[in-house]
Amino acid sequence: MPELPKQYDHKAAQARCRALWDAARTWHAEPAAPGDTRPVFSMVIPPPNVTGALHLGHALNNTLQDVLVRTRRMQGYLTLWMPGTDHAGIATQAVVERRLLEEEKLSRHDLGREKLVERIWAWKEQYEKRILGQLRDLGASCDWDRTRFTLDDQCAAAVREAFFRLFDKGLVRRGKRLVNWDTFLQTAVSDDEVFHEQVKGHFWHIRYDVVDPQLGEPASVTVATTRPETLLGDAAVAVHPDPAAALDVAERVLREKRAQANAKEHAEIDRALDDLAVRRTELLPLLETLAAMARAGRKVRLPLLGRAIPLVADEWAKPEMGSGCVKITPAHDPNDYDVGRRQSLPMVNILNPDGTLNAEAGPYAGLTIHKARTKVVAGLDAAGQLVQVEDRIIELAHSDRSKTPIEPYLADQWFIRMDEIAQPALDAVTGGAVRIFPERYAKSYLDWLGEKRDWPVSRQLWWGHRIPIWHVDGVAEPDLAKAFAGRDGVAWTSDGGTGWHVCSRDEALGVGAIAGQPLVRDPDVLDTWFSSALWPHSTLGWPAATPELASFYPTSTLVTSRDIITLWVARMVIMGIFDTGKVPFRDVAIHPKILDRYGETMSKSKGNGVDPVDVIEALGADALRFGMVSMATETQDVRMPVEFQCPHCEARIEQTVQNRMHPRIECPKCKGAFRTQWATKPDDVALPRGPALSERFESGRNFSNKLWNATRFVLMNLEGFEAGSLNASPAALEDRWLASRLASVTRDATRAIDEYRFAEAARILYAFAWDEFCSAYLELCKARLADPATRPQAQAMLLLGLDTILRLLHPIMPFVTEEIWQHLQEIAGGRRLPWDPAGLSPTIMTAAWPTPPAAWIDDRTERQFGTFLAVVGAIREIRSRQNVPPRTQVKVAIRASRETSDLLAPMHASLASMAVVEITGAGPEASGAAGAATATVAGCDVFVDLADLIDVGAEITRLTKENEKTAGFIQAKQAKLADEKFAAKAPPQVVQKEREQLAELEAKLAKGLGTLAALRKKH
RNA sequence: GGGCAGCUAGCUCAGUUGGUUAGAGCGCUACGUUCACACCGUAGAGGUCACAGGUUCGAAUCCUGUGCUGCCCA
Repeated sequence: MPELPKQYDHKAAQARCRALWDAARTWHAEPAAPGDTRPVFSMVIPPPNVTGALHLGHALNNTLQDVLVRTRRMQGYLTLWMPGTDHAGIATQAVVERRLLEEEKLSRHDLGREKLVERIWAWKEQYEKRILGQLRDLGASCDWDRTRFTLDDQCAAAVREAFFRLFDKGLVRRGKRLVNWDTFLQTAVSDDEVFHEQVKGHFWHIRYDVVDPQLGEPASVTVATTRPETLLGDAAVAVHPDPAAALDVAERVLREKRAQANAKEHAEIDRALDDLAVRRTELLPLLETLAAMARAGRKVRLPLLGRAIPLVADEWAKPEMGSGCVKITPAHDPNDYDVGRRQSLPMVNILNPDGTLNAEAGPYAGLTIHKARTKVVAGLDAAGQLVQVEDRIIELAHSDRSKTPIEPYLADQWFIRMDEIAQPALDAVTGGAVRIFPERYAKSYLDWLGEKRDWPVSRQLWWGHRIPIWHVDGVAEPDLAKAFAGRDGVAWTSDGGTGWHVCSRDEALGVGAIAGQPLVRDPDVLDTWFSSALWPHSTLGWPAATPELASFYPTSTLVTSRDIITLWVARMVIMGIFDTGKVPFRDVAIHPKILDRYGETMSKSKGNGVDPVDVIEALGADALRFGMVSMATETQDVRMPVEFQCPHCEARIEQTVQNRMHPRIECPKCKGAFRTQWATKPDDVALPRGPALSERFESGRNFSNKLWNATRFVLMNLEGFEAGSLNASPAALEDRWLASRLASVTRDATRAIDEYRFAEAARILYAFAWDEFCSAYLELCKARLADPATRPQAQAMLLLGLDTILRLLHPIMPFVTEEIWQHLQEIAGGRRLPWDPAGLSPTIMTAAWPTPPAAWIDDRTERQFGTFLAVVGAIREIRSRQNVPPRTQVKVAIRASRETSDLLAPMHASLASMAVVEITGAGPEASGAAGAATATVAGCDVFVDLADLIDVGAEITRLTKENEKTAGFIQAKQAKLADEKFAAKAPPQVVQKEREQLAELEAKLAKGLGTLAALRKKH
C-alpha cells in the first residue's frame, strides 16, 4: 500500500475533486420525473454583482448555501442550487464609465448608448467568468448547467411580463419625485447609494425684503442657508403658524430633558432655556406679525431675481432656531418639497442634468453650481442683502458611485404602487408562510414593508432592463385601440395631457404602429432590484410553465446577509406572490456581516479586505469554508483581524489602519519588501505581492490536516482487513462509547444545520473529531490493534467512526472529505455502513447521510467512559507536574468501588498505553506506596508511585494551594446551605445537589490534608 | 431622531428554559519529535462576564438606566 504523505495537499485535492464532480455532474438536477417521490430542496443564489470579484461576504454567503445543499443532497433530497450573477445597474455602469474616463478620457456621451452598453457587456463577460470560477474554487455545488444572469433573455422576458402585468393592473404610475441626483453620472441614485460626509461649509444669512410693508410690519425677513444658489429656485419663505405654541413645546421638551439629565448637561440645557426666554421677548412679536402676514397672503421679494414670492405659514419653520423663518426651495430640498406640496407652491427646478443652472436661474444660467454660488454670494453682498456669514461643518450627501456631492433634483419617475401588493408579503411573514431566521430580523422586514411606500423604479442609466413604455402624443384612444387591436400584450394610460403612455410585453412594440405619430421609447431603465425581485421564479423559467418551475418553486431557503432584507428579500416576496401567487421561499436564513479587527466593514477602498482567493491559495478552500461556518453565529458582527503574509518568509504582519493604505510594506522579520493592492509605482509593482489573510482560517487548515492524518493512521492499520458491513458492536466499552457518541453527534449536528445554527454544527463536529475520535478513541485503538484478538474489531470500528465523521463534515469541508473518501475506496471500498442500503456511493457527495439509530445513544456508557478519561487525565497531570519524562513508565494503583474497578479492568491495557503506566493495584483495597502522588477524580483515588522522582517541596506547595481553594468552596457551600431562605425556597433537587457537592468537597479536602501531612513527614 | 444588536481570557467567539468551581480556538509558558499528525502531543497560566441599580434563596443569563461600538431606517 502506498503510504500517504504526512501533509494534506489542498491544491492537488481540490483539482482532483473538481474534476471528479464535474465528470459526474453530481451538482446537476433535473425536475422530478413522474413517480419520483423524493422530497425537494431548492435554492437560488443571491446573484453576486458583476461589478467585481467576490469578497469574503460572498464566501460566507455561498459557503452556508453549499452546506445546506450538500446536506440535503446526501439526505436523499432532489436538490437544485441555481447559480447566476446580477447586472447591478448603476454599480457596473459606474465602474465601466470611470475606467473609460481614466483610460480613454471619454465620457459615456462621447461613446453613445449602444457602444457603452457593448463595453459593459464585455466587462460583464469578464467578471461573470471570474465570479463563477471563484464559486467553483470555493466548492459551491451549484447546478452549473443552469447559470443565469439578471439581464439575459430569459430574465428579460420575465421582467417585461411582470412589469406589463403591473401596468395593466394600474399599479404603475408616473410622478415627480425629488431624487438624489448624481451630476457626474447624470442619474438618480437610490438612498442606499448615498453616503454622508462632514465638510467645511458656510451658513449664509440673507435678507428678503417685504413687498410694500405696511405700518407695524417689518421691512424684511432674514433666512439662512448653506446653499445660497438655491434661492434662485425659492418658492416661498415660511414662518410657523403659531410661534408661541411652538416655543411652548420646545420649552417643555427641554425641561423634560433637564429633569432626566445629569449635572454636567444642565448648563447646556439652561443656556438653551435662556435663549428661549430671550426669543419670547425679542423675536416672538415679530414672528406673530409675520404669521399674520402670511395668513393675509403677503409677499417678499426674492433678492437678485426680484421675483415676489409668498410668505407661508408652515410648521417646518422653527421659531426656536435661527431667525424663525426659512426659505422654501421645493425642487431642491426634501423638507422643502414636503412644504411645497402642503402649501401648493410651484416647484422651480433650476438645474440641468449635468449640474449647471438652467434658464430659471436667469442671469446665472449655464454656470456650474459652484460658480453660481460664488456669484450669488457676491451679488447679495453687493446688493446689501447679505447679513452674516458663519463657518459651519455640514453633513453633505455624496454619491457612493462617483464620490461627487448629491444634488436633490425633481424628476419624472415611474413608480410601482405598493399599497395593494405589499399586504400579501406582510401576511406571508406574519402568517408563517415565510419564516425568517433569526426571528428578530422579521421586525425590520415588517416595519419597512408596513409603510407601503411606492417604489420608484426609473433609473437614468443605459445599463439595465429598458422600461417597456413608449410615449405617443396627439392621438385619440380609438387610434390606439385600432393600432393594437388583437394584441393582448399592449396597454396604455393617459399622460395627463394629450399624450399616452403605452406599455408592451414585447420588446418590439413597433414605433410606427400609429401612422404619423411615432412612439418614443422611455430612455430609462429599471432599478436593478426589479429584476432581482423576480429571481426565484424568473430563473426557473417563469412566465412559461416549465417543469423546473413546477418542481422547484417555491424554493426552500434563501440565504442572505442582513443588510438587504428590505431591498431584496421583501421585494422578492412581493413580486413572487404577485406573479405566481406563491411565496418565493419558505425560509430565510440571515447571516452576519464580516468586519475587520476595528469593527469596520471590509471594502476595497479602505484596503482592509481579505480576498477569498488568497485564503484558498494559502490555506485551502476547506479552511476558508470551515472558518466561515464557524463564524456564522447568530450575533450580528464577525470581526476578523487581518494580517499580511510576507511572501518571502511567510511571517504574518498585523494589518493596521496605518499600514493598510501603504503601497509597500517591509517585513519586520526578514526585512524583505512586498507590495499591496495600492502599489502603482513601477518600483512597488515589481515587488512580490503580500496577500492579506486572517489567522481565523488556520484552524480549518489544521483541521483538514488532522483528518488527513487520522486517515493515514486508519489506512496504515487496515492491512489484512476485509471491510464488509460495519455496525456498532456491543463488545467493548470504548466501542459502545464511540457508537453512542456517533449517534448523539449526528443528531446534534444535523439539528444544528436544520435550524441554521451553522457555527454550532462546526463546533460540535470539530470537537468530536479532534478531541474524542482522534485524541481518545484513536489512541485507545493503538493498544487494541497490537493484539490480534481485538484487532479486527478495532479496525471495523475505526472505519465506522472515520467514515461517519467524513460524511458529517462533507457539507462544510467538501474537498478534504472527498479526497479521503477516494483513498478509502481503494483500501476499504467493500465497507457498508448501516445507512448504506443502496451500496456505497463512488463519491462522498452523494453518499448517504448517517442515520445512527437512537438506540445507540447510551448515557451510562458515556459516563463510564468519562471516568476512564478522567483517570487518564489525572495520571497525566501528576506526571506533568512532577516532570516525569514522557517515555518513563510509572507505577499506578487505583482505588475505587468494586463496580468502578470492574468497569476499568478491561481498560487497563489502554490506560497503560495512554498514560504510560504499569498498573500495580486496582480495587476497593488498593493503595499506593507511602508518599505517592495522589489525585481523586470521578470516585477514584489514583496513586502514582514516583519513588525518587518526586519533587516533594513542589508537591507540598501545590497541594497547600489546592486545599485552600477547596476550603474556600466548602465555606461558600456551607454558607449557602445554612441560609434558611435557600433551604426553604430552592427546589429540593438543587439543595440535594449542593449537599452532595459539599460532601465531595469535604472528602477531597480530608484526603488532601492527609496527603499533605504524609508528604510533610517525608520531607 | 427612531429601531435592532453587541460589550465574557491578550485576540476572535460559545454559553440552550436563572442552579458552576464560566468554556473553545488562536496567542502565551513548560516539557516532548523512530512508532497518524510540530498544520502535532501533554500539562499550565490567564476572567469584578462594560458600568450602576433592581427582581430573586440564587444573575454572565431576567428588568431598568448609563456608557461605548456596529448596523438598519428617517
